[in-house]
Amino acid sequence: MKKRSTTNQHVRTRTDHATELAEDYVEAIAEFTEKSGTCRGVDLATQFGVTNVTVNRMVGRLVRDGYATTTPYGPVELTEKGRKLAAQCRRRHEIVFSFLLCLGVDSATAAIDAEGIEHHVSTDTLAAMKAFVKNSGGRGG
Amino acid sequence: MKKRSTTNQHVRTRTDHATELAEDYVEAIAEFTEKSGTCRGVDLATQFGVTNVTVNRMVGRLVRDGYATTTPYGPVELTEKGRKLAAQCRRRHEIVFSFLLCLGVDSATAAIDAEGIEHHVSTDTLAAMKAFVKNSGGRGG
DNA sequence: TGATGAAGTTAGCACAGGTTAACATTCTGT
DNA sequence: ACAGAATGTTAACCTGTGCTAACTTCATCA
Repeated sequence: MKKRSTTNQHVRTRTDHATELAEDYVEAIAEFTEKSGTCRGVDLATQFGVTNVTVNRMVGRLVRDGYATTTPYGPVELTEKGRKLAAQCRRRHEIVFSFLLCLGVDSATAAIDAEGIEHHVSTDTLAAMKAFVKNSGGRGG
Repeated sequence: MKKRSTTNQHVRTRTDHATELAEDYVEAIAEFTEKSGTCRGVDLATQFGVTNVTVNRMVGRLVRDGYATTTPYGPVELTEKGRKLAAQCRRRHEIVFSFLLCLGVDSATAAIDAEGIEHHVSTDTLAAMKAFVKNSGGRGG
């Protein structure tokens, strides 16, 4: 096995971390908006177990990066870019979760691990997982 | 499927991040020590693509947390605790990497994804991956 | 032995993500 | 309408992880 050039990967891992939370927030905003019509800061604070201050700043980052819009004291809404990301994250999450179930991991563990793993799965690996789920007869999907 | 309490998981994800880098460093220190007899700060800086300043602080954290020892201007050495963690991380990394290969992911992608995924794999999932590799005839190990 | 370059350290900065405390706004119910 | 609760905002702080600049120590070799 060829020794991989680890440097770039670690840089990648680092920058990945920067987007993980954004993905989680975008996903959560999409869910709340679907479920309740709107998404409030307090919803996100509860969801992530952080204070509303943290949510406030995170939402600010999402707005800055073009994933969401908001108004003072108003709800948070996803932009087109945000909705796309949310949909993509959800698909990916579903695949990873189903895949773990197919692999024989129990549901509770699969849920936890999927949360951590999903952000680090490349398109290729995701495709391989998807194929595996399909060949397993679609269990867990 | 029971709806999981997402809050705790996000807290877990957060604290996970704090230990990921420590794991990577400990692994790297173990490798350099094996390969070269000692591990110097500059080795780690090169490995991770960061400055020696960053390495210095990270090593300080490892020392603080009982994973390593060092002396001013001297090499970094792992404690028993550090060696254990390194061994565990390496085993886990090998399993995840082999697993991805078995899944049909190409070697380069598997290497990248394994780096990201390995820190988020529970004991259960790791066991499932191991079993899968075994059943696949041990390809990629 | 002492100059030079490599390696390590320290100080000070930035950004992300978390906190509490204090204040502002909005909503709700009497 | 207004009091009080719920929610949102701002200021100020901590830690982790990066950085540059400036300095110290070490190791090597003429």
